[in-house]
Amino acid sequence: MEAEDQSDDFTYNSVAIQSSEKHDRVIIHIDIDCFYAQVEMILNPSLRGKPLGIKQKNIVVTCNYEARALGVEKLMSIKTALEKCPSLVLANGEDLKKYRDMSEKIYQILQSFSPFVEKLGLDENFIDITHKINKSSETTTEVSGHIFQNEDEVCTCGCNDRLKEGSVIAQEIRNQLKAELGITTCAGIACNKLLAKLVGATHKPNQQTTLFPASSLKLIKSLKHPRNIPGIGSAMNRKLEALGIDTIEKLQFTDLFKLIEAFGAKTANQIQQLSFGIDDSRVKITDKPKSIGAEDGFPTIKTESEVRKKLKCLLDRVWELVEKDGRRPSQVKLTVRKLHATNHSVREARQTAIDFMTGVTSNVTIGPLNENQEKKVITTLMNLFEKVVNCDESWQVTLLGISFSGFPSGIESPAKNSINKYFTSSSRPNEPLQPPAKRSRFDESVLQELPPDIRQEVLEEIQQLPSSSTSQQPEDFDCPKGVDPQIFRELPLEIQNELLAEEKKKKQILTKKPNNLLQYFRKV
DNA sequence: CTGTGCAAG
DNA sequence: AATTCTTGCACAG
Repeated sequence: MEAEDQSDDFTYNSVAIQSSEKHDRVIIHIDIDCFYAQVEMILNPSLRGKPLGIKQKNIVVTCNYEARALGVEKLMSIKTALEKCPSLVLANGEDLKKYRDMSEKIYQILQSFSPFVEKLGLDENFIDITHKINKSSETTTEVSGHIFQNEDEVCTCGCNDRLKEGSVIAQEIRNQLKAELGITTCAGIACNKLLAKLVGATHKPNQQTTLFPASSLKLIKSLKHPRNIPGIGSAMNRKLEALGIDTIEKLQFTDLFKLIEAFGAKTANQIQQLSFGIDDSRVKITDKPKSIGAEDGFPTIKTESEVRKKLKCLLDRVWELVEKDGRRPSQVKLTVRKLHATNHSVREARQTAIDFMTGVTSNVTIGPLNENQEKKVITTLMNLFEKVVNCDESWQVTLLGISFSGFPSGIESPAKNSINKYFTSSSRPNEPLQPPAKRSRFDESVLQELPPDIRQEVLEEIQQLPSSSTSQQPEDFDCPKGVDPQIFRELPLEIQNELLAEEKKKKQILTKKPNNLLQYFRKV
């Protein structure tokens, strides 16, 4: 009987794929309602009740619900927005400072519920609250908020009860955000990030929705088009359409080999999994940024002296952010968008090391750039610039950007991530560059409060971090011992790609016998 | 290590 | 699709 089960699992059908689905986490996705507009209304309450649009350059980047009711849409041009809605009030949203500040406050509150918070942009966060769920839930908690199309199908793994508890916690989180910051939010509660995000969007302003796994496929199929799956962007969508894949179902049942040819094994697997609502990616704790940059677009500039001027201006802006961050970068990158031939603009970037030590006294803190440093950076930048444009010929540049990176890692070698800060606390000035400005986003007290089993989880996270070069490596512990049901997917990606290569030139390889694995995976 | 491409909000 | 601007990750040479 075991043998029979195995052979079934070799086939690529929904059963085999779904068998890899797990419900062992409770993830909340929190999305601030029309974030910029809410911030503006909080800062200036007289705007409440009026249709409000936030403008950047020539467009309304977002607007409140009053404006939406009157026909204003996101990313609409100012002109048409005002035509549609002459009473529209506009606030300038080009300076992101106030939004960054609010985003940080939100993050702090979320962190008080769980250390596992991942920021997505300024207005979205994932929170893994699995560890806060009562293992022995005697209590028959009721769901707080909406349920997505409940079919009363109960999963034997007990996830429904955990999700119910999760919905109560989500409600608490949202209540606190409202009470302390005056901000309304939407939340989605589900077993993975994908589903949490999608289900949260099903009831829009100021509500929350829970998804029980029995309804996962309904939710994902309700998206209709693959492009609507987070993780599938415009480029992937083009390739999918070229393959004739324009529905979720087609993506689900397209031969994996076909997808691998187009996307490579990793992406192919990932998007097909996503099409079934499966997403094993972890909530990755948001740490300090890995790069800090700024860029500016403009009609067109043609001379080096104009470039130099723009760069100085940009450098001032970026350096302000770098100073606030407190860490010293070791790399600079210059981004250039140039107008090529007819209408077609192309972005290119060049990166190089920078040395701040020359002519600087303090090597502990960073402050404003002195004249020497500024000149040096600008020179470096201009050298990079000459790598992207041939200054003998004429050129047109429509965007310039500067980005700093290569910040010192949290601890000596490979683990440059967040969690270390639980352990490298206040008492250790051993870091080469200890910013006086800001302490880490994590209190070690948080860790100490954690029950022992949670600390265990934290330790597991640490294991996962140094392997950042090869990304996720989830759930090794409870993999079936004898035979794994998801054979192909679990194989190292190189092997998967190899299998594809084999198929292409199979005649040659077949003679090589020993690693002709392909036969095992062919459909019958 | 460097550069490109893709995705996200 | 790209508008705008910013960040992060995967991949390849």
